[in-house]
Amino acid sequence: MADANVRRRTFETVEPIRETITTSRAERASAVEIGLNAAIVAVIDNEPVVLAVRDSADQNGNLEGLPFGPFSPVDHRTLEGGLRSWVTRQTGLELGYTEQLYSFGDRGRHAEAGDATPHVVSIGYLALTHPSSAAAISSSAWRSWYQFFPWEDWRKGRPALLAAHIEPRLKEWAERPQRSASPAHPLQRADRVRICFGLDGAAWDEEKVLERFELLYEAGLVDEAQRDGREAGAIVTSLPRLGTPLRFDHRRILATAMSRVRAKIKYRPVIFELMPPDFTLFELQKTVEAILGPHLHKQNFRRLVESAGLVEPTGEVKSQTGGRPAKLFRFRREVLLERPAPGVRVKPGRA
Amino acid sequence: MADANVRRRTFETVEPIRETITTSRAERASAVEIGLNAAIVAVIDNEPVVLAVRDSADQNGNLEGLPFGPFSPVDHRTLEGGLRSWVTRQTGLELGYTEQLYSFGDRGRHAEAGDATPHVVSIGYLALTHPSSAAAISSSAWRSWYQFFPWEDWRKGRPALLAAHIEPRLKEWAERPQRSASPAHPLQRADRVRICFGLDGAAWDEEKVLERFELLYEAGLVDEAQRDGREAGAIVTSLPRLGTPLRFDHRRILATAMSRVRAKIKYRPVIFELMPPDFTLFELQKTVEAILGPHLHKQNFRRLVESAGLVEPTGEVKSQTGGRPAKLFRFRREVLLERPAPGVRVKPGRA
DNA sequence: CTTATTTATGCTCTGCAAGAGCATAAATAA
DNA sequence: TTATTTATGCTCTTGCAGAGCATAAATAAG
Repeated sequence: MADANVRRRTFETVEPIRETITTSRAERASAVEIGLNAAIVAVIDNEPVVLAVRDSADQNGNLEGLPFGPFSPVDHRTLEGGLRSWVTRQTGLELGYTEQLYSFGDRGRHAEAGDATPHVVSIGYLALTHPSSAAAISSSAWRSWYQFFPWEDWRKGRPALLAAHIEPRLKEWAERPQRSASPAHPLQRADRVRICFGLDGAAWDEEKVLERFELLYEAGLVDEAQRDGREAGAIVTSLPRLGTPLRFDHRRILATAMSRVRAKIKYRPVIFELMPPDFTLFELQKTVEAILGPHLHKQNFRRLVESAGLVEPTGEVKSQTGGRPAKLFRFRREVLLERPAPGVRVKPGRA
Repeated sequence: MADANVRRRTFETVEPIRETITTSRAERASAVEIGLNAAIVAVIDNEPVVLAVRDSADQNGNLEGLPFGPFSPVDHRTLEGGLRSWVTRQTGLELGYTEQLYSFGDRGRHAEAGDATPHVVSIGYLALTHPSSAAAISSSAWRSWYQFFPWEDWRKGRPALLAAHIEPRLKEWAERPQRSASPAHPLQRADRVRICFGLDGAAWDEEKVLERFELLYEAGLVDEAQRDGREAGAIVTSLPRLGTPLRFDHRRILATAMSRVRAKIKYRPVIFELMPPDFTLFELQKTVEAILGPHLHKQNFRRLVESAGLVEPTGEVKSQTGGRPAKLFRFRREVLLERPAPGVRVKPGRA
């Protein structure tokens, strides 16, 4: 399991699948590979990070990607089991909290540059961890997730990138002639831009990470779009790239992971998966803020967390906080056995 | 597309997939079929229903199942597109609102009786529709979803089935000797039973449909468990079956769909996908209650829906309501363009 | 050693939204 | 007519979230 050397694999069909269904059309099942992909998230020094790996055999500009590998039903009894196995091999990490995100199968979105990989369905997973338990190996590295999505970084206010580059280009895209709204996207382009990016008085919803990325992809503003052979081109090429691209469809999977985490900490106590065993309430708050972005009201945050019974004092205190020593707390695991299994249901306050 | 005749299909590999990755272990990708499955939900006469199909070629006790078919990357550009294509062929229905639920890949859970189907990963989808737009064909039929999950039907109070059959058998199961908690299920059996089924003062959470079904499956209390060759057996066989089973893992997919719908109507306006264009507020409430179960406070429901701007009056009224005529409303589609895109965030009140 | 600064923590005030119920309007049924 | 049923408007209460004031107890500066 320690061998993380990812080399080339030969695809073998095992046996013809038992006949099940016939159709009158020429619809046939062809071989599909299932890719298992992990967005492994942690918070280090108040910075939300994700574990990225570099494929030593990769020739395509040496992009980084998420840990991943094909699902092998012979070796893996479950999808998640297969994922854990691949992650351990590639990063040395034993995953803790893990949940499935989504399965992506759009034709052409799993390509590498100039690649014609036939058919891969990517199943994305989110894993949360605390780096104390993480012994990442050399070919993997923690990267700030804002490196891939700079427009999501609102810790210092609205990113200038939005007004300077993204909004004008999206507006131009929205105004291009287009067919009527498709069933998958019932809204018009301009409305989608407004809602996703909080323009014209609409609020910025920090959970819409995936929707924003998909919009930028459709508009041809991220590198992956050009790699996949989508339109855009000319106008865009000379302008600065938006965020660091990842291999295959991994940036889309990471966007899904960010959306999920940002939504989930509000109604399930998953934030504690990112914390060490003991922590101060302010450290907890900083971790929440690292994930969500904006600043929270300190006193109200304390009240919320304590009154919900999410934590209990350890009895110890922590000095060196720069002021009065802070009480240390630990996660009250018993809340999982109690009624509504609450999260840290916070709303972002003003800065 | 009108041919819904589902016959037998020959599996063909199209071409060897380009080499991508090799591992040092004997881990190889073998052929995996991807099944696309649709839980198509509607509400007819205040009864929540799901579209079931009967496989004419099926010899296995002739169980019903959900509309489904294999993903064919040659024919289907996207997963959802493939799903729509299969559903239309099998049921004559053109899907409207559709969302992906989950991908299931556990070995052995896609079997039929005595079957050794190699490897199928099932991707479940939820679709919401209103039967006025539904021209279901003969091999398909709307079934109350409570037929498959009678313990979820709280419209007449707590189902007697729970105390009479389910709880004693689950308690027996929870007390059997077992290994320590697995990473996938960190809680002990007794705790999981208590939380999922609202025992010992815990509240019944109507969203935990999937968790409850999985618990019953693990405990060997649903037919699918025995079909898949799980333990249980002896004690159970003579007792009444719990709910009507479905083919393959379709009941699990339906459970996932119920969980998702019950959760989602609380924060997204998806309930209107189940309504005709015009409706009274009480009809809307009845539809919500059909999905969620318990009764809601009528006046507060009105206030909630109206003040959230979810509906607008059509100007018409509807008589024959059995009392004073009711104003007709329609869904205000504009809310999709507004700030928090609200659902019908209701909490179940007392009966 | 004293004072300023910083962080931790307790507490209050206010407004809104949800839960619950009363009361009236306007049909149908007897 | 009168009783019944459904529709709809309004009020009262409670709890919680947002916001801010005030004090405690450390560290940093002089």
